Amino acid sequence: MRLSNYFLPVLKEVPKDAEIVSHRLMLRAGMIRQQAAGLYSWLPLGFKVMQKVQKIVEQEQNRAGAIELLMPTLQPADLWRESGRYDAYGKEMLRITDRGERDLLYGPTNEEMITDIFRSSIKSYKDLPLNLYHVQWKFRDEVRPRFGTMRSREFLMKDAYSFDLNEDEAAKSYNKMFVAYLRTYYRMGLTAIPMRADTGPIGGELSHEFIIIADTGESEVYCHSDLLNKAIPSIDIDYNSDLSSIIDDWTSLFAATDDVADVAEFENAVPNDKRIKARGIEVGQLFYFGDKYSKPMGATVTDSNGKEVAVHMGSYGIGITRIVPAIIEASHDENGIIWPVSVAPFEVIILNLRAKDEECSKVCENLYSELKSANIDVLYDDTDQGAGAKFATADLIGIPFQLVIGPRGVKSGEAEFKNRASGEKNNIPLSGVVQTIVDLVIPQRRDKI
RNA sequence: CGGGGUAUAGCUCAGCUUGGUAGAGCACUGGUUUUGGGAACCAGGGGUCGCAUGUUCGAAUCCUGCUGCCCCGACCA
Repeated sequence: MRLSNYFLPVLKEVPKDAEIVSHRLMLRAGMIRQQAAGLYSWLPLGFKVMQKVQKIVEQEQNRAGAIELLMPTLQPADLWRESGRYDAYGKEMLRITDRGERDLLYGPTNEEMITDIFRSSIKSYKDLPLNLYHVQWKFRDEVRPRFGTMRSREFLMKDAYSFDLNEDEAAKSYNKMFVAYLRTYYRMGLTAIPMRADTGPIGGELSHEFIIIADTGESEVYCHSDLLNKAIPSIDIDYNSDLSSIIDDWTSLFAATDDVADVAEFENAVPNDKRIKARGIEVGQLFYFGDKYSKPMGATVTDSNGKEVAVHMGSYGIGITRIVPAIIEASHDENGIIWPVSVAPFEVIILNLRAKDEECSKVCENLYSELKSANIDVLYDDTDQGAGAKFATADLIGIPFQLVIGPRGVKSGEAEFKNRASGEKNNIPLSGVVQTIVDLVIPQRRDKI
């Protein structure tokens, strides 16, 4: 993409409403624009990141055996009356009446609807297990939306729903999602720790929240520091094998959010030098809730004995639009965002310091087309801004690798290469640029590990 | 939902106390000179001062009501 043909409205000044760093940087980098309290447009740069995040989530869900579908944003109230949640959910749920005076709602979550889909088609235990998911916009009319897209009213969420014959089988489904989540966050460059959590209005018996440690987190968490460095299951993990040893390994160390954490137990279980008490951002949550929805809504199958039983369900959410600011909270410096390659809006940026100079432009054009041919996602700053402005913008929008082309380098046949994360700069011969980039970028995509 | 704040150009803000032709910086347009860490100069364009009502010869400024947005708290699969 040529910057001169792109839409990247960066801001030099900090918008006054933005309190936390990710919100400020998303506004300044031209990723989002607020339309009303808790409602945001995603501008091209932000949208591109969001789509990369979504794609990783989908790949890992598919790998774990979940099947993607798409449910509507609007739902009939009657479904929610069946589960009893139409009245229970409160004012957070946006209720709508259509022209026929029918009661609708903008879905805050989809347990009822997926249960309806399930019960209309699945009648036999032979069709289990089943895990269906979608990525769809949700609306929760938060009393106080804040922190940009971290807590917005409208947000994009991946929600998966598992159906099993009994509790043991349901635990296997739960474990698959547990492993898939570990891999999902890892691929995005995030260190997310699974913690015991409260089940809240979704209800149920078993739940884990995946938490990123960050000062701006909204909840207090307690955990064992060894969890920060644990190995992540690799791409060739067999989801049909017994995953319980992996889950046991992760859950044997203390990790809990403050609404369920027993501080005395924490201090008893974790040695002093391993204790982490910190703020955390919730980037996903797993629930097992048994027959909470299947029973009232009649989602049953016939088991091998010919007996009709309510299925055991779980649900598994990842807030796509929350992950984007969460990554920024975890990865930035005073100059701007530092994107992990796997979710970066572009992998490389070429800075043409003299767009009006024929030699400079020729070198840049060549690199640009070679990098595109090598399947590298490249942004070419071909604008005629000053060098300082270009450096500042490149740092702000956080492209992992910068190639600086100016008269100096053109004369000596070199490009200046800068690693955004480390700040390290070195000159490399123009002939070796593409290979250097390819060798760096491909592994950091984390799509083969 | 309780408490506090705020609303003037695309952004950050001044002007309001004490009513009298709507301002600055950045951004934008044209031009000249520049060019390796947010260039300089010259000339321009851009505003129902959140909305409504009242007071007044005259309201961005004073009164009243409403709305939006932000912060703190409670809430938050």
